[in-house]
Formats: sequence, C-alpha cells, structure tokens
Amino acid sequence: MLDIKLIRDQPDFVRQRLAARGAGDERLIDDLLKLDEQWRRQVSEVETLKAQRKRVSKEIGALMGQKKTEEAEARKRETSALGDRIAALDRGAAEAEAARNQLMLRLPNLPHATVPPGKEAADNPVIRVHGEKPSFAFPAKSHVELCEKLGLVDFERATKLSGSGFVLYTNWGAKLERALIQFMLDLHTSAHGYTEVSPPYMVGPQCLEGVGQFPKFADQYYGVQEGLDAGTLGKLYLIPTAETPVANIHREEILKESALPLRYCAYTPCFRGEAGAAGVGTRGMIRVHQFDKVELISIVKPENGYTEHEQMVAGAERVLQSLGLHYRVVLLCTGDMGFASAKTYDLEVWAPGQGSYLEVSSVSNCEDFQARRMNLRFKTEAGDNRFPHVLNGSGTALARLFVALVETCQQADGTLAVPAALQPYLKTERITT
RNA sequence: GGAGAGAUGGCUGAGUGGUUUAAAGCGCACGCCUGGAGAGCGUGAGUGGGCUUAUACCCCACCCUGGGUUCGAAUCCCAGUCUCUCCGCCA
Repeated sequence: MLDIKLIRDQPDFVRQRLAARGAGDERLIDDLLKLDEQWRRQVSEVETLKAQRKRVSKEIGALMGQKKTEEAEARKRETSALGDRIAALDRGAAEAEAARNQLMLRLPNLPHATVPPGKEAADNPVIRVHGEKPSFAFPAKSHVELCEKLGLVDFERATKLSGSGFVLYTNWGAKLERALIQFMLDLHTSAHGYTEVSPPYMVGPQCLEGVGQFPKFADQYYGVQEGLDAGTLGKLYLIPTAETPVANIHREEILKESALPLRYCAYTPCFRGEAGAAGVGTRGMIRVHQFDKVELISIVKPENGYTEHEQMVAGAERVLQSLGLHYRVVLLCTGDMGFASAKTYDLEVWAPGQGSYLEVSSVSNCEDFQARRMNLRFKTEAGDNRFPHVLNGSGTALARLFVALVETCQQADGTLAVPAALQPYLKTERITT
C-alpha cells in the first residue's frame, strides 16, 4: 500500500511512477483523491457533531445527578435528532473510506529510481553472468528423458493422481529433491545468518492481502474447504510461496528497533493455480501447480533496505554457485515487476537440455509497501513508529533448479554426476538407475 | 463434535448506564535526592485519524470483532472470532 500522504502531496510524482509500470493504474489516482477529499470532509463534519453530542450528554448526566429531571428531559429531546444525523454522516464517511481503501489496495508499488524503464521481460538488462554454458561431447538430453530413464520422476502416475501440473518424485529423484532442500536451508542458516522457520501451509486471506496477492490476483490461488462444509471455503488458502506466511509473522506488531534486522528462511511447498497459463511450459516440470521452495525473508530498517537487497541476491547466487550451475542475474524493468515490489532481481539458471535460462529466484525489496498493508512497524529510539522494509527472495525454487541440475550434471552414459556440495546429503557421487 | 469459563493499556487487574480524562499495582522513561546506586518523592508515557509549517494546541475514534438499544455504552442486547479447561475422536 502506498502512503496516502504521498498521494495527496505529490500526486503527479505518484502518477508518473505508476505510469512507468505500464498497467494504466495512474488513472486511479484522480478517483482516489476525490474519495479521500470526500471522506475527509465528512469526517471533520461528523467529528464536530460528535463533540457536541458528548458535551450535551455530560450536561444531561450532571442535571440528572442534581435531580433536575425536567431540564434533563428537555435536553434529551433537543439532542435526539443529533444521533440520527451522526449515524447518517458516519455511514457516508465509512463508505467513502472503504471505497478509497479498496482503490489503495489495488495500486501497485512504485518502482525504485534505479529500476530501468521498460515494457516486458525482453527489456530486462542482464546485470552479471556466472560461469559458462557447459558443453557436452554428446547431444544434451532433456530432463524429461533423463528423469524417465533414471526413474527420478514418474510423470504419468503424477497425472493419474492429481491431473497435469504435478510431479511424483521417485527413488533418487525424491532423495535429490530432499537433499537440495536441506542443502539450501543449511547454507542460509549457517552461512547467511537466517533463522529457520517452518510455517503453516494454509493461511487466512489477510496474509495474502498483506503481501499484495489479494485482492487483485485472488483468482490465482487455491482456496480450501473443510470437508463438505462449503461455509469454510475462503477462510484458508494454500500458500503460493513461503513469503505469504513468513512475511506476515510480525503483522500488526510494533517491533523494537533493536530486533531488526529479522532474517527468516523457510522451506515450504508452493501451490499455484496458474489460471490462464495452460499450455505454457506445461511439458515436464517447468510450470507446475505444486513445487518446493526455500524462501528468504528480511525485515530491516528502511535505510538498510537496499544493502540487504544486494546481500540477499548474493545469498541466493551462492546456492547456484555451490552447485556449479551457470546462471545470470537480471534486473527487472519497470513493466515486468511484481505488484508489491519496488525493485527485483531474477536469477536465471541455464538448462542445457532446454537450451534456455529458467527463472529459479526472484529477489525483491518491497520497501514499506507490504509493511503498510500488514500494519507492521518498529519503534525508533526516539519513539516514532516507522514502517520497515520487507524483502523476499527465493533461495531458490525447486523443480526448475532440479531440471537445470539434472540437465547440467548428465554424463555421456546417461547417469548424473552429483555436485560435491550435495554428496554429503545424497551419500553418493553418481546417480544411476 | 459436546460442556463450561474467559477476552480491559507493556504486564497483573478493578470497573454492570453518566456527573473529569479507564482505578490501583508492577514494569518503563525523565527529573529531584545521592559521592554513586537503591529506596523515597515528583513528572511523563498507548494506537490511529482530522485540523495544522509543526512530533505544539484542539478535536474524534479505539476496553476481541461487527451490529443494535440510548441524549449518553468498557458496562445492556444480538451475532461472530479467538483463547483456556474438561470430555469424545484423532496423526
């Protein structure tokens, strides 16, 4: 959520920054200012009346105390109409405020000044490249073929269980998935200072609203119903990312300044409806309804937001480096950023069998956008309550990492050479049938 | 799922319709006192919003949430949420 005071004081600046994102949201600013103006007018009017009512009620109380019943009754009659007027004005003000807030919740974050202008993914500049594309003395196979030959994934039976977009890891595939999760958690908690948490996989709608997934993108997530009780539908949602529960851990709290920075690391499965994405990358496991991910969340003082951001990207990169994967870091342009983000880097890992880069991490500084929605604050030494910066980054997402790893590690004989970093977890140097 | 109890400020806890702002205690901050500390004394301190150059003044709202009754609600009425205890079921 943007700061209403910023919108009031610098509407042109806000319009300009929203326009840079290219979604046309800047047109909402006029409506919003109109509603805000209306709300403020009604509030100050109703508050005057409330002050009056309060005064008279006290006088009536005093008269009653002095047994001046007749006078008290007379004052009551005079004031009886006041209540109705207040109620009517209150209702009008509440409506204007609610309408204003609905608009506020639908406005995306403003891009940071260092975000390059652009319309789409093709406009994202590559910031750096790590390593080189591996070359093979044989034709590189796709992960689909490798996984089937080595029995790592059973695509057909996954479909039998849950339809398309689901993965059944089997044997070494399941072990590899688990090894990757544990390797990443260990790396972030021991080397990067994150505290491991294991959150609920179902959350209330307020958590989705808090991070900016609701209300605008409500059609992309799975709502849960308890048994046959349709009345419970919509009370809980399957998390689309660990960001949803973890960033909300301290919602509605006022943290001590000394508690910051807070750094959390969590493994969770992620559930995504991917509505409208049918047919796009559905082959194999590039785009699925359920995947595993290790997520990083930082809550920091605003002045430290962007150094934390760089540090978080470096932490996610370390995962790919340790696994010997070739990747590049991309800075998302204004038109390609997520709703809540002010600045985002994507990590794209090379998948030889696909002949393309796969997005395995997205690291964003949402500045105070989410903190405002969650009403998460910290109290400074001086006693002021301020909104912290909230950052999230994948560290990293599986399924796609699995794909890139399998395709990168393939050998001429169709087996996989396990990277040194994973050997302690898998207790083998080679994955064969 | 059944039965009961409860939800008040950072914490404990009083308050069942009014006459000044939610008593009191603990904890907290500052000051006085002291060589220093403690005790003691004094002062202050919540959150959001409106009005403002202003974190000043003034005003409004907030005693779990949402409705209602009333001139007036922490207090009365209705609905809901959550927590705790016991029972049942259960990994």
